[in-house]
Amino acid sequence: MRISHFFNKFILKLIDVEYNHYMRYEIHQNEIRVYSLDEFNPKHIFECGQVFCYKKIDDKVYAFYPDNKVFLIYPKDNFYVIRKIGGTGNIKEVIELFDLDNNYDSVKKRIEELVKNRDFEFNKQVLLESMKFGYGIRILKQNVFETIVSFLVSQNNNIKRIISSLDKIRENLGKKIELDLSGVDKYRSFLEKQKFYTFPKKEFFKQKEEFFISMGLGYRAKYLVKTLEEVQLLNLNEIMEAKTEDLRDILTQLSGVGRKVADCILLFGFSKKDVFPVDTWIRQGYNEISKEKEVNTVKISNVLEFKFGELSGYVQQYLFYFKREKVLVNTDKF
DNA sequence: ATCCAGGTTCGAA
DNA sequence: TTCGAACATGGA
Repeated sequence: MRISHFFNKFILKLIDVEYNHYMRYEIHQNEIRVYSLDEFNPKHIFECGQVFCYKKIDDKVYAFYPDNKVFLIYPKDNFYVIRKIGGTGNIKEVIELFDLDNNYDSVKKRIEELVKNRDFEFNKQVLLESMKFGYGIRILKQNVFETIVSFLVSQNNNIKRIISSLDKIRENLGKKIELDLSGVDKYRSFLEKQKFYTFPKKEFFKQKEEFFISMGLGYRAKYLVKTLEEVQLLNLNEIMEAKTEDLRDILTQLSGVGRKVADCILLFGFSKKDVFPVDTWIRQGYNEISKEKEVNTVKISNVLEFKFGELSGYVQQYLFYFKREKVLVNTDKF
């Protein structure tokens, strides 16, 4: 295994394929191959609740259509392939999108250290178990505008309906993405039945409240129209590197964007890992563990951010996914 | 039917 | 500052 790997590496050098020793991925023409299977799990990445633009083909195969691109993620031999099958752009964008140069093994070790240390009154068992459960999660770095709209829609809503509303908006305002299915014959029959559309940008700003109501947004339609006006005054590219606190102040000024939605935008759009979004699931879990009855989610978020600091975002994802999946299969952990 | 979903806003206490 | 009703909608 090891020998063949080194041999493989040597061959790749000869044919000029870039090789990354650290996370063990290779950059090919139209795809990236990920060899670290413990640190990359499609099911956990897409179903942990961070993203609303994917279609499951089976447990190991997903179509992913963020922004204006389409990827197919599937297993092959002893690696996963992230293959671009639609849209433009350099394949290297996948590295940032999937956070491939980040070392999640070390992240988990740092979380373990934090938990082991001194008077850490958070439930260690739950935390360790949830990290094991969600192995291979990676926090995607999604388009900021898309995350603003998506998580605005997500408020007081369920995931199924969130996805359906966002898909409807894509179908109505986005452009159809032509697919190149060469090399993915195994999944051709499924993909040929699907239609993928870009996540619209400027088309959003021409719409009125009635349109978004017809997309199923309900009372959120009013928020979205107002937020779109406010977003036009921001230069999203300019503020990418701003500090978390400053960005949070800007985002919470948008109408319909409170602490929780802002934190999701920060975590999944701006890739700020020092935020701990607190939704109903996390609130319930927090109260179960701490035996409190705290209803103020901002307070809970502040407490958890103070505990976990730069690791907050990761911890939140592991716990959210664990809690939600456990409830869905009807066990009572967390 | 009533409750709830990756909440926020706004007015009243 | 804190509390709680209202806000659309569809699924359980």
